[in-house]
Amino acid sequence: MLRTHTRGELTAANEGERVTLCGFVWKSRDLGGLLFIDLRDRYGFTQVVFDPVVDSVLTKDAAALHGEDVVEVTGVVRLRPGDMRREDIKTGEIEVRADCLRVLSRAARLPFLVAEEETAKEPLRLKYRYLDLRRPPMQWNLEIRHVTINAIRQYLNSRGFLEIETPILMKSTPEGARDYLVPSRVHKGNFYALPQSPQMYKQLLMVAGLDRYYQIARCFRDEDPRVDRQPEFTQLDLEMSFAEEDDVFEVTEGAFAGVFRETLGYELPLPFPRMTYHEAMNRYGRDKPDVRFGFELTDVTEVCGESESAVFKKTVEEGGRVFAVVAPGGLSRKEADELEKLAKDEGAAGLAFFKVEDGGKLAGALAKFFTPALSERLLTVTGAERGDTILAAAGPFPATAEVMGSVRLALAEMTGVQKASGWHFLWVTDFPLFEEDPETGGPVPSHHPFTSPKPEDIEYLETDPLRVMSRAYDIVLNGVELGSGSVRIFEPELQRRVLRAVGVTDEEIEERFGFFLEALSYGVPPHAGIAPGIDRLVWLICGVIGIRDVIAFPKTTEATSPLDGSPSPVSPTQLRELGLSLDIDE
RNA sequence: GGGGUCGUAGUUCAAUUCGGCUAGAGCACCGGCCUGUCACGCCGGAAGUUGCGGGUUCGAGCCCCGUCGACCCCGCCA
Repeated sequence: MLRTHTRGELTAANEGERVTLCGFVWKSRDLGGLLFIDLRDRYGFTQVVFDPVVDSVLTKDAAALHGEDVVEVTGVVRLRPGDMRREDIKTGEIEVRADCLRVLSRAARLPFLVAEEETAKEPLRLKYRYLDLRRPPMQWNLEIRHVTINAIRQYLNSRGFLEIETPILMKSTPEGARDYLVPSRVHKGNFYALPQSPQMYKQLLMVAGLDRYYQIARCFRDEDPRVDRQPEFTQLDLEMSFAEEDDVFEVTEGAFAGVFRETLGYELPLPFPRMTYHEAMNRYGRDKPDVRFGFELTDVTEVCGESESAVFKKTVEEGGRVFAVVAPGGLSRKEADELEKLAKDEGAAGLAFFKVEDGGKLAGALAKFFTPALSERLLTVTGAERGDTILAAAGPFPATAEVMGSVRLALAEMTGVQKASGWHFLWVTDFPLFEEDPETGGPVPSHHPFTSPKPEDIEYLETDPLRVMSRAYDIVLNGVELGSGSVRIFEPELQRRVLRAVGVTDEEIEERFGFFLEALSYGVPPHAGIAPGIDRLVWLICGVIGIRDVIAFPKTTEATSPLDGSPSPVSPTQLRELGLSLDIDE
């Protein structure tokens, strides 16, 4: 090694030692005589002093250094003069008096300043990611990521799990998200898909008797990226044989506890609380509720149904529901307009406002349809008080609850509610097996088609699929869905029935899932698993704006990489080898 | 695919309500001064096809149209 020590390592205890340091020039302060240079590496900073009285040529050379030059400095560690010590820096007590300087590599003029608090804008940061990653906060994020994954591995290894890799090139099964496809050269016209998750493989590992599997698995979904979503991302994929919900919960909680212990030194309270999907929707209008603050929804269907309002009466007669949320202290005109627009954009017919006046009297466009007794009941149910405004929307469930869930979040945002600090994990359980496809009206899996129905609901698979409940569960942290899992189907016939229920024909079942169904016919340990997203977990732990900040080389929201210019065209030769020709509109 | 915001010096940002004289400042860069700084300080300098293309106008960084890119949101994300 060129260096004897790293930055951040030297303290007063090293006084008098002759050391060699290597690193980047962070900042320099040229006082005309004395010259100070802060050297940076992954581990920290160290101040180096050049003194012209000791060596004027050396000091002159050092004065010509620029930020991000890579240098090797040799010198003697010494204590700083008494009043020059710094307590706020780890190495603030010492400095290295340089007697030798070697420039290993000069930095050209930088596209942006690395040693600057304010960051460059994201296009530049992504194009020059290797410079962006020199910034200590970014290195910190990646270190947290490493510690997180390491903690997960340590815990699962200790619990008898095997880490097993599964293929990146696999069969395309067009359920769920859009697949990334890879053309086959050997079998022209055929394609591999990149895994959206290793779902079937991990179940096959259970069939194989591997019993406890996990993988830090890269997954690919060809959908538009978001601040919390990347086309390729990393999941902790795990699966357990002879396991049920509680077993998966216990292992997941243990792994997360290890992560928070190692990264933040925080002891998570276990077990995590649980809430059913129905409770989450009714109280928060979300299947991933942020329970750090109130503004909970209330169900005012009954009260509103008894009012003379045609809108409410009709909704209730048609089996719809009415949900309310209270804005404490009322709303400004602007805020009310904003919330109404939000509700309409989210698909509500409208948003009703009831201002609570003196004596519990209601004001607002629909207030006249409420008798004093009914008004009284509305106040009791919602808990609203004088000066508050009650907001309500009517319509089908769960869509209306979701609208009011959005209103709740917006309301919390605009009133600047203090979200309680801390880490509020939550298991959400008892999901419906299917959701209604808004386009076809038919059922689609709400988790994935390998999720086991609740045994008591299996009889309704064909007759009333939307009432079938599943053994799926989500892990939620501070309102962010970290991952989903389920107890799986392990009987081939039940698997066929679920696939048929979501409209897969028998031929398609054989073609796409035949190998899998056959596997289920050779003796299968009942199994269950989960797949929490690593990027999102690290994102929340780091407290950064977006998921891109915890990924070394992320894609843009247009799914490109400014760094290497991908995706990019390929040569006609490459296409010919694959038997492909392009047919691009415009 | 749709909506929104943004694009000005290497970089981060300015540039009067409805368009008006030579497009400014911090950091970085170059030159000079400075021996205890740590956001060092002081003096001076260089640095611009205002993303690109078109239009309106006596005159456009600013208004209009198109286009490219980035970010945020909707759709999408089993």
